Amino acid sequence: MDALTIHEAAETTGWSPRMLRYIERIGLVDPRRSESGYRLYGAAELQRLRTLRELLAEHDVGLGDLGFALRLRRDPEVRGAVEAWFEARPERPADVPADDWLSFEQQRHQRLLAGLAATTTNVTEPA
Amino acid sequence: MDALTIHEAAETTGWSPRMLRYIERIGLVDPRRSESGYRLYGAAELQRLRTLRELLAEHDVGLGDLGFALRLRRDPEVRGAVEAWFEARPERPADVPADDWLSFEQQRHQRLLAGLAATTTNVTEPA
DNA sequence: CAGACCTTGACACAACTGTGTTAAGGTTTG
DNA sequence: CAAACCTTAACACAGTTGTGTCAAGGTCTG
Repeated sequence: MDALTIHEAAETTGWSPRMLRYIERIGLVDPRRSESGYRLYGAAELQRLRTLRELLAEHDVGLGDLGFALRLRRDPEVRGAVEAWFEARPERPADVPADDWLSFEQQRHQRLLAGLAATTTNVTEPA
Repeated sequence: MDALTIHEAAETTGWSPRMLRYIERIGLVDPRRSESGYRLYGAAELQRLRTLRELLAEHDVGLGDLGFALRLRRDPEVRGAVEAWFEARPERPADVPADDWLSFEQQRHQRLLAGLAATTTNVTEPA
């Protein structure tokens, strides 16, 4: 046997067996299995489990956070969507002078009712 | 006034005023303020608020998740640590034959007690 | 100058997270 | 073959998240 069982791994890493299973469900560390289904933790997994502890402790991140980070790097769809959302900078269409945006109160009210449909329009950032 | 107040912004984006403040605290969308401290939502913010809704709905991510993603791209320290953790691939030291790792039960027990200190050691992945 | 907005702060509450414990059953081994 | 492991599933429970609502007080506008 060149690997540790879940209780042994728990002992060396400081996690509880329960948490090792939880961490596995999140997808952060999943050990290989023996023929009969026992989890087998090799040195690589033990290492990751220990550094995982440090990571969480030092930078106040949660397992869920890491789980999401994992999703970000595995699922290009989600990654792309998130990336795109963050990247979205105000594009100036230039066909409309910035100062004109919502210059009339009445127009403003109308637009409110209309749900401000023209989402591509934009404004200057007056400090 | 070239921007919407919080209630107006709420109406056009579908978020509640309460949630707009919450989203702001998370750091995802923070509108500029008027002299007297009123939140002022410009078109850029409204846009982000709407796409934020889509993002959450379509890909089952939470505000907290996005908050963490934000932290990842703002705080290079955290980003580095997380990146490093994910990147950590099993390095084979090669000065020790893979099959030798924990070959003796007694050694194994000793190593358990010692906390398996040699974290850089590694193992082959026997499928 | 009163009514309708805005501000922050706090109480509340369901749903989810992180974690332990226990139950029912399979595996490994002295 | 019984003790000591392992497995999954479930109940439990405190803490966090997401969300509403209310309170005390400032601001804007007809």
